[in-house]
Amino acid sequence: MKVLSQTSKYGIRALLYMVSNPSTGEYVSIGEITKELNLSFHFLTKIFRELTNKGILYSYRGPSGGIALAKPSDQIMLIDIVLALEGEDYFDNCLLGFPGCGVEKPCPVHNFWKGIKEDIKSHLCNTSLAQLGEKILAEEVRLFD
Amino acid sequence: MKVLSQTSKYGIRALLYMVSNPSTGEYVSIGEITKELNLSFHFLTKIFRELTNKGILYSYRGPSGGIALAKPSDQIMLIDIVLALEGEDYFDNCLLGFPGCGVEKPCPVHNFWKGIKEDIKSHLCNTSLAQLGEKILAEEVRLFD
DNA sequence: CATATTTAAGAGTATTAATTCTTAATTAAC
DNA sequence: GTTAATTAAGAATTAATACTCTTAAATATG
Ligand code: SF4
Ligand code: SF4
Repeated sequence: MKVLSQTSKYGIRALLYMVSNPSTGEYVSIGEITKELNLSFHFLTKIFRELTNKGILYSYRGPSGGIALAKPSDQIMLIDIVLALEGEDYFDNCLLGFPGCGVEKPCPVHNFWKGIKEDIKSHLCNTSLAQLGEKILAEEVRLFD
Repeated sequence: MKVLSQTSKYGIRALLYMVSNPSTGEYVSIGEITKELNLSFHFLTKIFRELTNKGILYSYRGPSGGIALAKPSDQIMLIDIVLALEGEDYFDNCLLGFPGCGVEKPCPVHNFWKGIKEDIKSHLCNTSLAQLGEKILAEEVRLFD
């Protein structure tokens, strides 16, 4: 069951690393993150470029540069990251892939699927990076393997 | 959000066509189904071969041959089809793709994700082809576009 | 200014999923 | 037995995703 692409998974994990490691400087380098989380530097750079273009991150080039959250972590919701990386049409999908749906009668699994999607959406809308970062700092949950 | 592969989507739609079209003969030909649902004949043939190998369908070659449900439609649950086509490890996934999970502390989104997976699983376990077929026959829902 | 550090941009490659194609085997009917 | 209808098996192709690599641009520091 693939709900998130690798791109989103890596993006979220990297952001969670950032909020759970209150660093000294303003910017944290992508190299540090990929080293700590054992991700591909070039891949994460590409992912973060997208988040920078979408206004979720700031970036700064040069020594002691890196990336930083564009907003306080309690104002960045998981949904922002997912929609930025998966596309705004992320929830416009059909469980059974019926063509041209939503117009006439629903398909046999619509009610079920609609409910599940709403559950996922509302959770992503109501969960901030700050909330998850706190859980990591409190060591209730883990971020590494 | 890709929860089911095209394989599963086509497989389920084709089986729903079968249960909602009580045909005269014992076997229904794959060609008829793909013509009605506008699917690729060769692709559906491959999908049904898998379901035949897994014991969900019977097949019979030659004129007036085709495929048939191996069990009454009220005994075939959606979960049977999904696990047959997506693999038995379909639910062994992690929303954030953490490596080697489930051993120590959970990741920050585990509780949420676990709940969603259970909702999906229980619904797939409790929904039979017969139930959905009835809804189609009652014209409450649609099967075509 | 020279150098080192860091992100930006996008081309290139590899892997996986999806689809199509080819050939063979089975069976019914004439 | 010949033909037509049908599934079986799997190779071959295409498309999408995931990942890597190369080059350029920006910036700090000495
Ligand atoms: S009715 Fe709902 S679940 Fe079914 S195909 Fe349409 S949008 Fe998807
Ligand atoms: S804790 Fe749960 S959701 Fe998170 S990575 Fe592990 S299995 Fe997946």
